[in-house]
Amino acid sequence: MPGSRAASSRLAIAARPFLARPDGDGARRDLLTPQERDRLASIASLVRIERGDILFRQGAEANAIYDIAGGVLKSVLQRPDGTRAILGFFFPQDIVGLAEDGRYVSTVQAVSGAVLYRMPLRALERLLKHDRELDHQFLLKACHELRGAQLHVLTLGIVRAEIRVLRFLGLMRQMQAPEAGLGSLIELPMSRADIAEYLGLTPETVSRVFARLRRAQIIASPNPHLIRVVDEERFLAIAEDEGRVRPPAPRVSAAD
Amino acid sequence: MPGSRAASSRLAIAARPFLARPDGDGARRDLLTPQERDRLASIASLVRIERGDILFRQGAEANAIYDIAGGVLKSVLQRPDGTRAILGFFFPQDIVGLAEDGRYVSTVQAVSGAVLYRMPLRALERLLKHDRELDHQFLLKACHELRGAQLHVLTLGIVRAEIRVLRFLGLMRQMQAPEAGLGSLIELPMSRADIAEYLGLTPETVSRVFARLRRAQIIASPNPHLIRVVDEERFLAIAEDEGRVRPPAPRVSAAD
DNA sequence: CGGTTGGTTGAGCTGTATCAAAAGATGTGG
DNA sequence: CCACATCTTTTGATACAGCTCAACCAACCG
Repeated sequence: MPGSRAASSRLAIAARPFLARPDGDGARRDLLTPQERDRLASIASLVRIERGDILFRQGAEANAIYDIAGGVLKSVLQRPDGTRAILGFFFPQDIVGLAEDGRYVSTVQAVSGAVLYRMPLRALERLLKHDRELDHQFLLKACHELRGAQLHVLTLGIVRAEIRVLRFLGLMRQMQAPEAGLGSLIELPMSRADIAEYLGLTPETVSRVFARLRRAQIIASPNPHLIRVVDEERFLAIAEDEGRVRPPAPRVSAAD
Repeated sequence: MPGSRAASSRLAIAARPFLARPDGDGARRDLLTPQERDRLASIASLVRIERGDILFRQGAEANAIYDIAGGVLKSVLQRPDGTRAILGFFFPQDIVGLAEDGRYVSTVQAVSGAVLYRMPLRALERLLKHDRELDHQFLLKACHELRGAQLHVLTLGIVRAEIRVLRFLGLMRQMQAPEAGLGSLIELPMSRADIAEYLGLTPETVSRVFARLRRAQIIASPNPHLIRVVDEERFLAIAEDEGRVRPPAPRVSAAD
């Protein structure tokens, strides 16, 4: 019976880096290679879900992981009091389905219609047993995801809403144009409420920040789901230089 | 030459769960077993550091991981603007030294004097190659750490300072009394500033919250580094029930 | 004992949540 | 293709919580 190393199967797949800085270190570097993806495809079946559909729920028994072929998903965590936080957004070629002890750690829900490859854990487990390199890729993914969560923490530690939003925009841009890292068009498939839940703000505040940035000529947006960065310089200046709660240096001139 | 699977060595060690809820799922479940720890000890050397000393810096070349024998450390991340965020605190038996691409992802600094076992990555790598189970333990650790970061995000998404602080206290309690999960005495080896940096608040606010909780007879504290939970009920009530930005249900009675 | 560090307390200001409502988008069925 | 219902986004007015600046206190240490 092939269950002696069951612990291995309980584990866990993580995904998408969620790197933060455009000047960034390596971006989507450790996504799967096409070859690796092909090997995975051999055990996969296609799944199609609609906007708003839940792929799986936090705490449910994890018996598959999913490779996103198209669409955008979000990872949601419930608080004891019923409020929620969004941990991240996932794009095509990301892999979702992180589990711990056989249960999914978060709920994953479709932001837009989506198509995914479903890979049963049993089969995946068998595959990984014979493919150590692939196995290792998944570990790297978990670490990268961890790094992403840490950057998320970094953003949430910032007080000012403008900065949080700008960092979010930077992140979304990075997700969409991994190679360049720049490119002034940013698509936001998710709602203002989603952005608010990701940033720990209210939808109103998010909306107001966008309005302010628009008035300040830093961004432009033909519609709420499309942002164009007009003033790259100020965009970065605010996002990177101004997050302080306390000024980094007291600005006290030494001499006198 | 033993370098062909180098990628494996670049990786990564994570640590301490940082579980959040006392009703908790599994607490420190996947810490290393004593046997595993012994196997690791065979390649380890002892290191002693003082309060405030930096074990390693974010971005530095990672050539060892550390198993904490005694003391408390903190993991610090620098923002582009010079402010910092604390990602977590580490206690005895935790392992620190998460790296990505051969570089430490965060700075780790001693909160108190500490003693650690230093395990060079080269040796560890060799060891893990022949000890798949141990290897797997490290992966589980990474996943658990990820989960911890997600819970941190959850806490930072809460607006009210009281709740953040109470959740922090709950976390610290959990770290100190993993079996029980309860026990009204909580030690806080770190400074108010550290707590503030972990929670995304200012030291003043943290201090004020403690004062308020003291006045409200929810906690008592003989000195700033020792907290006693007096009113467990309200402690939990505030920590768990009141995180909302918006009320979870509009409180509109259905009938009429 | 001054000096230093960490913690507490106070007064005022700013920014975000909240409550409320209007304006835009989106989708459906006629 | 339009009219209607619904949902999302935006805008406005107000209240309150946490940040800022500043002083003060306690403990620790040379």
